[in-house]
Formats: sequence, C-alpha cells, structure tokens
Amino acid sequence: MEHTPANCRAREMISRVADKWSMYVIHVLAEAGTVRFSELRRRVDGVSQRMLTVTLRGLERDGLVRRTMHPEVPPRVEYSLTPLGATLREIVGELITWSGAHLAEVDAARARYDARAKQPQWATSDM
Amino acid sequence: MEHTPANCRAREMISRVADKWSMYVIHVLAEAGTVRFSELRRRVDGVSQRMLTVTLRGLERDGLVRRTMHPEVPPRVEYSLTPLGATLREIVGELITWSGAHLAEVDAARARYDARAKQPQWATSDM
DNA sequence: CAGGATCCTACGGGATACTG
DNA sequence: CAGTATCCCGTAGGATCCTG
Repeated sequence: MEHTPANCRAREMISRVADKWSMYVIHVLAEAGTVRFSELRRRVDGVSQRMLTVTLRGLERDGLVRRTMHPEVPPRVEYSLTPLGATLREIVGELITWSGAHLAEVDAARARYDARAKQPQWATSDM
Repeated sequence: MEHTPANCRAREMISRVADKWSMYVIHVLAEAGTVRFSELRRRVDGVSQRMLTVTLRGLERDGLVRRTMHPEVPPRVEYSLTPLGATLREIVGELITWSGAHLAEVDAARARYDARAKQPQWATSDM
C-alpha cells in the first residue's frame, strides 16, 4: 500500500463514509433492499429526519444510493443501494460483524484503561 | 443480521471508528508496524498534533493500539496495533482498496449529480 | 408522506503556547 | 520529543415548523 495519488484520496473516501450515519444507512439498506423514507427512519435507530435526509443526499450524490420518486399523492420515495453501493455491503457487514465479535474485548479494555487512568499512583510498581 | 443487543451496539463501535482520523491511523499503523509519535504524525497526512494524541488515546482505551513509553531523555514513545487492533487491519485495508478502486465512479456520480442539481429545469424531458 | 428551511448548541478539531 | 493546556471557530447534527 504505497503513497499513490489514489491512496492519498483514500482519506477523502474514508471521510465520506466515516460520519455518524452513512455506514449505518448503507447497512440497513443492504439488509432491507428497497425502503421508503419513513421506514428507513424507523430502522436507522436514533437518526433525526434532517440527518437522514442529509446522509441520503450525500450517498446519492456519490452514486452509492438510488432514490426513486413515485409521482403519487401522498408521495412515495424509495431508497436502495446502487450496484456501486452494493460493493460496500460486504465491507460494512464485516465491520458490523467485527463489532459484535469484539465488543466484550473492547469493553474490557476500556474498563482497564479507565481504572488505570483514575489511580495513576497505583500503577507504580512499589507503593 | 438481526436486531440483537450486540447488533444494537454495533452503531456504537462504528461511531468509535468512524471519526476523521481513527481508520487512517489504524491503516498507517497496520502498514508501518511500530512507530514513534512524530513519525506517525508525519505519516498521517494533515493530522494536527492534538488530534493525533486524542485519536491515539481513544484507540488505546479501546485496546486497539498499544502505547510503549521508553523512559529515556529525550522521551521516546512508540505506538503499534494490539492483536485486537490487528483484526481490524483487513477491514480497513479493504475500505482503502475499495476507495482506490471506485474513486473514478464516485467522482463521475458526483459530477452527474451536481450537474443535474444545478439546472433542475433541464431535467424535465421537454424544455 | 417526504423533506425543505431555520434556529441553535455541542463538540470536533485547528493553532498556539507551555512543560517534563 | 511527546505531549498537555487554552483558546476559538466551524460545522455536525438535533428540534421544530412549514410545504407540496
């Protein structure tokens, strides 16, 4: 993995996906297929209406998500992954899987760290 | 992929890693092995000294990064991935690879989106 | 129902200066 | 060298209200 121009721009792409909601939205779309806005809002637990819109716009702009407007009343808008977006499925899925698998370890590490940080005196070998 | 408690907390883990620098730092440590602070700062292009410290502390707390202090003068501090952190290597690596592979597509999608957004009138079939 | 427009706040994150 | 401490600003992002 060298310092090629493409690699430089990798940070750009990471930034694109590394916000609070993008990965989660991709993940939900990956498992749900085609979903309406309100349904998506329900599934992406805790997202505000505004942030869901903003996130979807970003993903749509990057060609990861397709937005389909049905000219009815009341309006129905459906979202799904594009083929490009689908190529992210696996990676995001792995990240989710990883989280589940290593959650306990991370929690333990945190507890250890916090304990040590709280009483730095005890960390000295003598006492 | 169901709505298990572990899966709920997946978002927590994603949030942990989905900030501006964590993935990038993990990636650099993955390819560089054991690195001193200043060297890391040079390699993680664009990071401020403060944010590198903050990011490293977070990763250390979560047990993903090991910090080794050598009691010398001038001080030497080295960072490396823990075994747990190393399990993220592949996932982050895939994301980087993905970025490189699909950069052009994303750029094209953006250009298309922006063009359409700028002149919404032209989007109508007649004109 | 889908989401644009506003308002507002908290926090991410940069620059700079200081310390062991 | 490897930080910590401050100051400060921009923006991510939540709450609310409004419209087609």
